Amino acid sequence: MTLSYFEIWRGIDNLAAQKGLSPSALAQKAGLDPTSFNKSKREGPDGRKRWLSMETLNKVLAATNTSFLDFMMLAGDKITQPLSSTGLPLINFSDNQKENLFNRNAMLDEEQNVGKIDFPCFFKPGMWALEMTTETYDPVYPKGSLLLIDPQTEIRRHDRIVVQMEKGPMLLGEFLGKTNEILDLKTLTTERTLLSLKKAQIAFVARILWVSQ
Amino acid sequence: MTLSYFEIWRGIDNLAAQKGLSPSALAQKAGLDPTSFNKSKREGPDGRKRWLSMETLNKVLAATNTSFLDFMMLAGDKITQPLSSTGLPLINFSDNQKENLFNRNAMLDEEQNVGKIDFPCFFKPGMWALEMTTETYDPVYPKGSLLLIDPQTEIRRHDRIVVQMEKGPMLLGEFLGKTNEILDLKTLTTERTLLSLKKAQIAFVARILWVSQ
DNA sequence: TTTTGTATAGGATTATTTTCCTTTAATGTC
DNA sequence: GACATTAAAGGAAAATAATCCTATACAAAA
Repeated sequence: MTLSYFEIWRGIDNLAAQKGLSPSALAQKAGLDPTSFNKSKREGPDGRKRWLSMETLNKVLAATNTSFLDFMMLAGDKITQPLSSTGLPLINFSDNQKENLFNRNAMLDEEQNVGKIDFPCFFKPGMWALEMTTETYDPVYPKGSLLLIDPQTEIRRHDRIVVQMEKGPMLLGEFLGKTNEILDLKTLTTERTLLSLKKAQIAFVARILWVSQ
Repeated sequence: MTLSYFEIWRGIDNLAAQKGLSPSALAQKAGLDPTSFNKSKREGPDGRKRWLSMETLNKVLAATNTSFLDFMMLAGDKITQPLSSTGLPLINFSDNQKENLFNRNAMLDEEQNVGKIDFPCFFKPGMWALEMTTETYDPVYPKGSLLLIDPQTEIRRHDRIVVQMEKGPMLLGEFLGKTNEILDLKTLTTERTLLSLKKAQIAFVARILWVSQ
């Protein structure tokens, strides 16, 4: 992902909005002239686009305690972006040739022509982490592991979800389905208990995306 | 992390080196004047530092198929950086008050004063992904899930690891310990089989860091 | 050693961005 | 509605970045 002209200005506008400022006030906060970010100054009379210098952007980010990465998130129209153009090598567990792909140190030989996936990275609004502090969900979610929870991802059958009851426990399990009033869940405890939960008693449901080991 | 003057120029130099180019050749590749990135032009005669415009940097990154994030990695003096100054909210599973922290949509209320962790993001040399294509390791590593493997992380007791045999299968399990000749592993199949593997028959061992759900 | 091409220093010029300034528009308070 | 303040449009001037050009240095090939 590069930062295009449009994205830069979107980032500026979104950053100002996030801080509850106008573009004019944001510029001032950064020690710049208040007219710096006027929409009227983003293109010249000849249509030539005005970019920003890295120095100017640096001043803005420093004044608002915003990292470059935060800025990129604000600038992008998609939150989840690949981290690297080169991606992450992907190995198939059932590939009978896979032992030939590695050297002695479990490092993939660079010349190997394997598939790639985008680096998984987690820049989603509202995302939070859940630290397991019980052995109830060993070995699937061992004590001490971190679960990354996304409240906004759509939930489909067989997805793993966290369910917070209005009164009572938080449950972790596999989503089996739902009706108007009931949510069916197979817990990920050792017992794999099947539960039918009344939606009226559920505070929220969210998708589990990743688990640390 | 903001991008300081020094980091920008370090990023340019490191990017050129990565692509096997001189700064001069990199500028040319980006359609800029070959003298653009001369060290002699990074400061004026009065000592005034010369920054780059976002437009120029954009041209360089586009010409070398480099993402902004890649550039930031090259610009920084550390490979692993926190990804956001604000971090990821961390919730404790056993916290009896946790249901009060969320709104109806499983989103954390912003005013809540909860702990934070660095965004877990994975930009480590040598890292690769393993896609599960068998049900042998359900429900811990369900079919279709991705395992993120780091060949360089130190392995301690109870860490989850992938073991590739010289001849034979890849095994996934919990590291129990080792002697000079033997590695003890508790597999993460349903049976939780205990294995004592001869090191001489092991091609490699690597740490499992994260699992998708 | 000579030749050729690239890399780099450095000055002058041009183009672009930022600042300064003025005016108009929008918003909030009394 | 009147007034004050901020926001935004827009022009001119100043500052900065990029380009053009020349010369020197360096590296590789013949």
